[in-house]
Amino acid sequence: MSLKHALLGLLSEGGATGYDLTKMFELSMSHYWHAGHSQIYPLLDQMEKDRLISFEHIVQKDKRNKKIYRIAPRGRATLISWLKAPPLPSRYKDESLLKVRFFQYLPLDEAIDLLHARRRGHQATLDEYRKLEATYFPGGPDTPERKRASLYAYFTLRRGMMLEQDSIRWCRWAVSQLRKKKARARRPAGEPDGG
Amino acid sequence: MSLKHALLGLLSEGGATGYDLTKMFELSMSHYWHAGHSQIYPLLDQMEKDRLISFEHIVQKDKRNKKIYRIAPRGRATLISWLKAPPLPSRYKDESLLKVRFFQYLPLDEAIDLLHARRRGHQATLDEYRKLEATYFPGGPDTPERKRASLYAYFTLRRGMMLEQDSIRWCRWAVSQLRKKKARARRPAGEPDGG
DNA sequence: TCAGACATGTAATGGGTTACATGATTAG
DNA sequence: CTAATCATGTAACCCATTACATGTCTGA
Repeated sequence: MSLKHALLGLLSEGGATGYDLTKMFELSMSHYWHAGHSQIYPLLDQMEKDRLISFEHIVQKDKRNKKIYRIAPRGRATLISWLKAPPLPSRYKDESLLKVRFFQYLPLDEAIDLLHARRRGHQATLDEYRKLEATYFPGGPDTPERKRASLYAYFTLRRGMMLEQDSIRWCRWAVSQLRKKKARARRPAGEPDGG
Repeated sequence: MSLKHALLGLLSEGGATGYDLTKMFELSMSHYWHAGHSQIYPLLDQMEKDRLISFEHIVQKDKRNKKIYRIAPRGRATLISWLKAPPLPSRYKDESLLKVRFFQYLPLDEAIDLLHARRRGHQATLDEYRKLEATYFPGGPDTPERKRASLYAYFTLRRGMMLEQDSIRWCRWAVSQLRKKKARARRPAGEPDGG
């Protein structure tokens, strides 16, 4: 149950509400983890009962009340032993690559269009990451900022950027392959490429 | 529910047993989809009731009986409309990258060791993929083989290979960053790099 | 004779998504 | 006045994992 460990890790960096934690997944962790608030609130509740974390109830008259969670000693120990544990077999799910596997059941032009759309999507995500980089890590990892914003958070952001760049490269390559196929289809059976 | 669509796609390519389908996920689709037999058998059963697929019961006296599933017209239509549908927001989960996010809670040398281990893991996976490529796609996509083994299956394999290569590159980069950090730690506060 | 591939199923549990439900403050 | 942000929760359902359960054939 890695969501538990993700929450422990985030709470190690400072107190946060369930709402804050939900935002963190959305804003900076979306390329390697996802969780919605309906999953987070009940789990925080349970983790508090298990004494992995504690909370402070902030009662406010003008605003809605909130709970600030903090990591407890047991939680720290749980986090460290998870970090050191051997990795589980990875079970990635990438629905959009799964679709590509079966593009043979679409007309060639439609397949090319979908790959272009993919490439644009990856480009947009990459642009988002570049904004995050410029905001939180100006000048790369070798700035005074690295003391506040974790070097490792920067590592995972860089991984996300590389992933998008690589996806873009792959889309271009795949499209070029399909164009060759299309050219072959226009010039049928045995006729050589060069004339 | 994309497992359903994955099964429809695989059955479009020819009849298969639940066992065959389970193997296909293991052998050639593990970097973008995963499913175990305990998920596949009940789903095939349900899909048959929904008339997306049909099956032929093969009764054997010497071996265990088996069911060969085939795609039905309704299944083909379902597959095509899924392929054309706009992609859902992707929800990747990468536990091992999640761990990296919190490596700040491990000693530096341990973090470096874990990144080395990761790199070796990716190298091993890449080697597996290269074997698959040599077996099923000798000479790349421009061989007569492409008529039998789908060009798109080759595309997804290439994506897997690029992914592993990129992961290896990232591991090396991350390790080099940590070595710099280590060097700085040995030579503390304000003292310049060169002398 | 023992491991591994072939072959199919179920049950219990755990994890995740969608929808329902509420309500204040702030900026446009 | 309206949308977005802050803020917390529950319920129903769906999807996925682990473990239980069985049995044959083939090759080392």
